[in-house]
Amino acid sequence: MTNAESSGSGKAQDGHHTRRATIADVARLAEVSSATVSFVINNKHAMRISAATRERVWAAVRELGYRPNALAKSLSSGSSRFIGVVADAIATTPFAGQLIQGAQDEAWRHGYVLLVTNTDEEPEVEVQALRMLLEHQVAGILYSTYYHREVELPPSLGNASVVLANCYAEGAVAPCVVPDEVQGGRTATEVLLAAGHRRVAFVNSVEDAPATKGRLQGYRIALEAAGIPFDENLVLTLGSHQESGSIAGDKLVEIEQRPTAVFCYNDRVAMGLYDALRERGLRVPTDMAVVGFDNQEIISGHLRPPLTTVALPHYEIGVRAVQVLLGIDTGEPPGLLRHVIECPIIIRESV
Amino acid sequence: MTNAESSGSGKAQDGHHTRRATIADVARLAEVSSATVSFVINNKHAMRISAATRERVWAAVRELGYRPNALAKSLSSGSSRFIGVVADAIATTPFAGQLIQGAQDEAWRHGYVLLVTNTDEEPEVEVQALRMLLEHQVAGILYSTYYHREVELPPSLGNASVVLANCYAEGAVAPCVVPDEVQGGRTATEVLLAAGHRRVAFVNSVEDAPATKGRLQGYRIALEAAGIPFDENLVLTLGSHQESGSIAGDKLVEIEQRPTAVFCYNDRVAMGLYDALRERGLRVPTDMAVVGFDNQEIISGHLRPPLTTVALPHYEIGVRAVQVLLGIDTGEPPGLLRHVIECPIIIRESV
DNA sequence: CTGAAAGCGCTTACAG
DNA sequence: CTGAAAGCGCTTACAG
Repeated sequence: MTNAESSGSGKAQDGHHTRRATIADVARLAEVSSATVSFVINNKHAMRISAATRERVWAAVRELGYRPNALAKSLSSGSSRFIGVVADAIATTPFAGQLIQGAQDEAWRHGYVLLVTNTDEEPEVEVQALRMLLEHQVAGILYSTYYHREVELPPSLGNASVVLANCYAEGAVAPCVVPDEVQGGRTATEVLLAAGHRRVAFVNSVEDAPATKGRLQGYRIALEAAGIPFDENLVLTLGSHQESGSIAGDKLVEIEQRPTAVFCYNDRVAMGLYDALRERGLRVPTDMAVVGFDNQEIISGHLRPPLTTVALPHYEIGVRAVQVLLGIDTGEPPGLLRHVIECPIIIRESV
Repeated sequence: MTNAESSGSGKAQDGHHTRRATIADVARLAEVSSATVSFVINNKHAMRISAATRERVWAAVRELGYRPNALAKSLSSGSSRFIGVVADAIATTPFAGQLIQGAQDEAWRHGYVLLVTNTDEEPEVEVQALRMLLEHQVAGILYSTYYHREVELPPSLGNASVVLANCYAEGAVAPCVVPDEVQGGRTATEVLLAAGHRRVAFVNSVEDAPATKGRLQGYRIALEAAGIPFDENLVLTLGSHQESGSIAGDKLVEIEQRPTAVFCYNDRVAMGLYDALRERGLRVPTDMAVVGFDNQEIISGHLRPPLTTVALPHYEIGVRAVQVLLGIDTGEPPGLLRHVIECPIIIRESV
């Protein structure tokens, strides 16, 4: 601690340093032992405390404004109520936030709280984050990424129990929770097919990622199920940004027997595609139906017309990851290492 | 040696590493007292420990893979190393993530870690979050919002020391750290002025928020400094979404002596404005120069042409809020209640 | 230079 | 039904 810190907090706290009430204070006021207090506030049924005593304890708790010290509780019970989360990029998209929110909601249901760390994909920062998490006796760690990808588990994880959220590791040493890219791709394509389209293009990304492979696979499965032959000319493999969407628009329009619908790798590509189509006077969805992926609200909800898209289930991944970590029964086979979460379709007006 | 220690070591010597090494294990192996271990690993200069002893201790630490238990440390030292952050919306924008990242970076520099909670703007959830934070003995709380606004401090904060991040409270009971909306508005306007524009419109938002008032004030200050009379016809007061941007575009074009530049309340408005301009065949920046606000990367970085915009300093707000909380000397007057952070301009290609 | 001991605020067998 | 006491893993006066 630096001098600045101690003097700073000293300035804020000096003077009326009212000590917080402890369990001993409550016990004294209620005229019982601290053990009894512990039993009633923790609702231990095993110990049968008389209603009168119980009430005296609660009255004392209220009067003193007593709050249990969670740290002391962890120390003595030997079980901490912390779940550590390490995120690679908390500040670039709302995705990490969604995952964290899901994790928090589920953690709270079971009396756990989240210790959040952001590593910015820097190995040294990650090492520091892990050390800190471990020193705080976390019950387990959620190792998460902001886009679905493969990771290598850092050795400094030690033998902590960990679940991978939105990512996976080769050796499959730890359970992982990932989005169902295949189903997502299939659903996106099916929505287009259901609207009567037969020439459905897919603007894929060049990246080597589960998303590119999975969504393409889903696209093919949907076509096959509809009895439509796969036409490789209808699959464009470009980048994953707005710019690629524009390029895709340019190319799509040139294809003979122009497709009437496009499934875009993500919303940003769809955004660029909208631009290209508009420049040619083509309208969505009448001239070209479009489906996106990611449900980046700021894009998909506000394009004109609003974009029908497949959502990434970050919130649900956070929820499930905590369930897996805590060993909550979710009806799945126990010990399952790969948990796949459905990507729901968000219907708007582009189909 | 206490009973606990001997029974503990017995378990450890059984060969199953079920139990993590404690300071007592290190002491035993290094053949010193646990007090000595504590002194060397915490680098207490007051206690002059011989170099030889020091080395023996470190060797034992390495051999056992000892990690201090941060919870026990907090309990016995009486000072926790937690900073609680309560965020109202962690999952809708990347803003909360940016603030958290700044807070984390600064907190880590001083040995503190973040306990993050998301309240989703639900009062009951907030009460629960605060209770949990307090029970974990946080050193202080960062109360944050994802957009700059006034808040009411929840009573359940008790007498915890709190700093408001990206928000402020009426009574000014707690210090706050907020973006400099006035300077932001001024800077945005100055960029347009510097490019030679004299008819500069401002598309403001109807919301009753510090942003609407501050940016308008900054706009007026910039005009005045440039000797340009304020023309109320050039100020449009609309919504704050894409749709409003389109409407603004429609209106701007009708104004006689059409403005040649627009300062938009935010990037989403600018995005809608781009659409409206494009539909009329007008080009940015040749026919109309545009400046946004917020620097929502996904929009501003990818519009065509990329948008020059004013960034909200969420990261810096997080950093400063922690500094204020910990009483770190930042060169500002001590006890300052309102910390204003500059909003930097991000130059791209729309001016 | 270093150790013995008390204490932080809880929980939990163990008695009675 | 309830209390006395040991223990969780540290820190920190206090001695020597």
